[in-house]
Amino acid sequence: MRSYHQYCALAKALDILGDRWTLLIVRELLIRPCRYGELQEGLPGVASNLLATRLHHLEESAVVRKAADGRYELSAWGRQLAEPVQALVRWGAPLMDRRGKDDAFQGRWLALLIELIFGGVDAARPPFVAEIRADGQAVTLESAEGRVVFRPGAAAAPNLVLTGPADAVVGLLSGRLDRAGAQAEGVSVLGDADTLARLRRPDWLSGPEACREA
Amino acid sequence: MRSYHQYCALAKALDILGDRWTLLIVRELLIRPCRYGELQEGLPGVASNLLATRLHHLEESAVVRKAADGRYELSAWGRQLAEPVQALVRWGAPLMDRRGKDDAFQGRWLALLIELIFGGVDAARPPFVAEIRADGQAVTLESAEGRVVFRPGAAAAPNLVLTGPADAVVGLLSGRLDRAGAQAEGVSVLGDADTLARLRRPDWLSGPEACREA
DNA sequence: CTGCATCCGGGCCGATACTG
DNA sequence: CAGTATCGGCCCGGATGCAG
Repeated sequence: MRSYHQYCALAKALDILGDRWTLLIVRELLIRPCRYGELQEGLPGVASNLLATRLHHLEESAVVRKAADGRYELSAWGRQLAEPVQALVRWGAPLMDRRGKDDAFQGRWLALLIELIFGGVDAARPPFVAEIRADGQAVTLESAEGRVVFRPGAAAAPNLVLTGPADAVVGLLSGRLDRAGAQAEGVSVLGDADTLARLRRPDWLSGPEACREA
Repeated sequence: MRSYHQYCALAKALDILGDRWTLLIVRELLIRPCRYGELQEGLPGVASNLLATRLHHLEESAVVRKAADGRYELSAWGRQLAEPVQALVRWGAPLMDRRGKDDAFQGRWLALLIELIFGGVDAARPPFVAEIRADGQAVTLESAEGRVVFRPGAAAAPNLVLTGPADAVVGLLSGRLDRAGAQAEGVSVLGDADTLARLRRPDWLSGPEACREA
């Protein structure tokens, strides 16, 4: 990308990150180190040459490094992008209330949203295991010792299993939909859905408070 | 911009913000509401048609609104971009250690960096007024009641006046350079430079700790 | 099969001219 | 002052090729 040639930290950051696809590559690498092919899977629609070019730029910029096993991974500096990316996810979260009909979805993308809604440590959180099958892709959300962690794949002994279309499941996770509302949108709720709400961050707001207007 | 067509909050946010120049327009509007011409000043190099197109998109997306006086301003949702933008500024701050020879500079861009370095409330902060003349553009940094505020323009009765090239002044503000180092880079220091350091946030790190490598 | 490089059509970007 | 119009060029998107 052409540099903005501005002596401003935001412009400098965007000189590195502002190209199309670049921040989505970072998203994938924040979730886990990736092979080239895994990145292609995780970035539906990216052109092969663009992916290669972006990765080279990110390597030159010391954001991404190629590990010994051939995987791409973030450098220490690159991992610090977790904050700005999470902030963008928080800002964009209200946009998740409607899913475009052509929108692709991957279960692991829930990792960012779950970190946003259930992040932090809170000793008052009860232990809990939820299995989430959004668009048929299973991921697990496990609360233990006050902390909620995300894992890909199914759970062994879940207290709750949510199955349904991704947007309805996200609505239930975020609190935009209640149990009845989510079921009306095609979510099957098996087990203890009430405890899930108690796991949310106290400062997590959804609905109209997260004003998208005015 | 073409949508990424991904049901992911980051992708949705970038569908709105990902175009070239868009986040820099938001930067200007975070600093103050702007007329079209002021935006052009604040965004050296932007093509007029692009600026108009971006503003229209941002209005459609309910991020920007045109006020009664003809100025453009952020909506409530748009103002919430302060967090992701500040996070990007924090991430990009290490890149401010070197200034490209063609880099433009505007005094008001220091507002974001100053908010980063001196933000928050800390009752232990002494009252203080610093006038900063970076590249000949005067801005004022005033500490009062534990809070540091940024204002454009010169100060009436400053405790400290820093004059010099923008990169050296930024080096001194951020702590990357000490008084002697900054003077070696052409900064003239008039008054109490030591108190300035006591105004910084305790969690503000500069130098090698803000790792850009490894 | 994975991990890219090459090629080409189309759309976005950049610079400037122009208008109300 | 506040945009709109225009055009060349570069970046992006999609398909294909190819080497380890």
